[in-house]
Formats: sequence, C-alpha cells, structure tokens
Amino acid sequence: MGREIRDVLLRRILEGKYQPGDRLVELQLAAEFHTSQGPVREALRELEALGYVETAPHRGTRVRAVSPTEMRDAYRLRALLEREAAIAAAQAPDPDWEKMRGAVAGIERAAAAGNVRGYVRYDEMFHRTLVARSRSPVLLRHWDLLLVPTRILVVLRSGVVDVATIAKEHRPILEALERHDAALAGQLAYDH
Amino acid sequence: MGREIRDVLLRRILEGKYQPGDRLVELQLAAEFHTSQGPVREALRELEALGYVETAPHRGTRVRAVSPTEMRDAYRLRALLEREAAIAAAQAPDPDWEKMRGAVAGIERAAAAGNVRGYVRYDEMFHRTLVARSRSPVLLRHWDLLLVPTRILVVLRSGVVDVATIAKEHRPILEALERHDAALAGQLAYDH
DNA sequence: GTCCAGGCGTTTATCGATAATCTATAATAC
DNA sequence: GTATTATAGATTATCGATAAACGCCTGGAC
Repeated sequence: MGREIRDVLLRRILEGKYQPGDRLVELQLAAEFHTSQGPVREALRELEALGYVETAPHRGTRVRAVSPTEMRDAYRLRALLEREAAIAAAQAPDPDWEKMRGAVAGIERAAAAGNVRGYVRYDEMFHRTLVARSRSPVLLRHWDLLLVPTRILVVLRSGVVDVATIAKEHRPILEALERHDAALAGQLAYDH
Repeated sequence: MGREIRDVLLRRILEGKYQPGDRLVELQLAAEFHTSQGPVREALRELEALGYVETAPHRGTRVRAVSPTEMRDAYRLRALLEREAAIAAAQAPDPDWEKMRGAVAGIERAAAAGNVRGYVRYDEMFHRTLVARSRSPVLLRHWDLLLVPTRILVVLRSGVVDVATIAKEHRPILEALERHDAALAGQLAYDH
C-alpha cells in the first residue's frame, strides 16, 4: 500500500495537481487512501529523500518549489548526463534501438499534430531510453532524480519553445547512435 | 528521533560496521534505540531512497552491495560533476578558498605522515567544498549521492593506489581556481 | 493601538498491539 | 528417497490511540 500511495502522490506532483507550496496533511491523505498515518508518512519520507517535497519537524510537508536557477542547473547537468550516456550507448556491442525508433516516431507524430501532451510523453521516453542504453544504472538513477525540477518547466514553457523545432533534433541523435558515432551522438545530445 | 536513527545507521554503513548484505531488522533496531518500529521504518525508507539499502516487501532490509562496474560508473560521473563544479567555481565573482586551503594542507600533512584515515577525511572535504563553491545545489546534491558507492572503494584500495601521488594533485587544482583559470581547473579536476 | 501570555484546535511524532506474510523445518505421501 | 504439503517462528506491514509540538486567536496590560 505504501508504494501505491507514493506513486499516486508523485503523479499528482508531476502533473501539477499539487502545486509548489501545497501542504500534504498526513491524516487527510490517510483518510483518502483508507489507510492509517504510518504508510502515508513513509511515502512522504521517500518523496522527501527524492527531493519532491520538504518536511519541517512538527510543521508538516509541502511540495517543494524549484527556483529558476536550480532549474537551469538541472538542465545543464541533464545535458552532461545525456552526452555521457550517448557516448556509452553508441559503443554498446549489442545495441537495441527499437524502442527509441518508436519514441522518435511518436515525437514527430505528436509534434506534427501539435499534441504537446503526447510530445512530452514520447520525449521523456526517448531521453530516458537513451540513458538506459548506456547500461549504467548510475547514470539512469541520476537522470531520474533530475526529472524532478526539469519536467515542470517543460509544461510551463510549452508555449515558449517551439516544439516543432526541437522535435526535429531527435532523429539525428538516433541515427548517430545507430552508426556507432559516439562523438557525434554525444555532441548532439548535449546541444539538444 | 527518526533523524537520529537514520544518521547513526548511515554512519555504521559508511564505516563498514554494517557490511553489504547485512540485514537490518526493524524491531531489533527499535529495541536498540529505545523506540518503536515506526521511526526505524522511516529511517530505513530514507536510506533506501538514498540508495544505501535495499528493501523487498515482507522480506526486510539489507545493506546494498555495490558492484565494481557500478563503482567505476560512479567514479566517472563524479569526475564529470567535479569538472563542471570546478569550471563554475573558478568563475565565481567573490571566491572564498579558505576552507579548501585548509583541506589541501590537511591532505598533504596526512599523506606525509601516512595517515590514511586523515587523508580520506581531508580529501572528502576538499572535493565536497569544491563542488559547494560552484554554488549549484543541484551539483552538490548529486555529488553527495555519489559518495555512496565511491567511499567504500577508497577504503578498500587504500593500499593499492599511492596516497602520496594523488595527494600532490590537489594543490594545482586549488591554484588554478585561485587564478580563475576555469579551463585548467576543470581539466585537472576531471583527470584527478 | 501595540505587545505579550496563555488557551485551544490542528497536526505531527510516537507508541503498543495485531494482522499478514515470509522462511525454515517437520511431516506426509508417493 | 524425493517431492509436496503443514506447521512454527520470525519479521514486516498496518492499525488505532495517545503524547507532544506548533500556530492562531483571544484577552488583558500599558
């Protein structure tokens, strides 16, 4: 049950249903999930360790606010990680690009249709799969942690940045990977 | 209390008092800390989210084992982070290198005396302060997370790698930082 | 009108007990 | 003799209740 609560709360935070600063009251959530305080507390502690919420002793838990500076730093680090992952993935002996091909197709389809929500989903799939193909659980773990501050911005800025433009950048990355061109793949992933 | 339990357990893991694979039984720990199961569970959940232990439902919690591959990946990522941090730190407008000077002095003193334990302490201070001087909480957070798999190796290999040799590499990094030579500082930090 | 003390409701932190589940051992069937 | 099924012990997961801490609000002093 505790795992389930954590996942539901996480989804709500990522979807923006809980806004930064919103309080998460333990007994309220316990009532909602038809459970007791304990499992809710554990879920909140996990979210805290993952950086999604902040807890002050005796003062409760709130959704963490992410500053623009932190957002920028997170994006920079993410670019670093993906460059590293792309280089490693391009050198993999038995590559499997099927899933990434599907993601690229989904990205281009969603971008053409102006479907922002779909685009975000496939974009995340593309990038996470790229990192996973590096075969480094360490990289993947840190990439997952970064999703925290970056994802929100994607949603907020969806009108500012042109989706059609960045959508086109994905296929070249995949093609470089398929050609085992580590240097180019890393470069493209970083610039993207 | 929960916070205290977590810190004690963490220290024991880092010091090797709990070895990888060791079980952490909730009621045993509760008895030891003169508390109930709840706080112990919360502490364990936090450690799990931080990557120090693994929990399987109804099967308990164990100290996580870190594979050599993971260790290598972690070191690689750490080098990346420190290069990035060094570049950012070298460009800081109001630098404060006092603490790092102290760390370098401590490193050289400990290395000369063959004091491995002291060396590890000052080395950690040097590197963590370097990352902190980047003024990026994101970098610092991820660096802190990496300490998990890297620290153990330092202890294990203390006889393999020559302490005196790597001890000498710290001062040039600091000097490059003080000269605001971002490129060199980043390069040195990465190679180190 | 402003400031401080104390009471009150809300929420967190912890407790002790119970239910559910797993592991290892023992018993039974074939 | 091996495999399958009970049983027992240990441990986790959850519950409901209580204690402790916090923040707000009221009332009185000045």
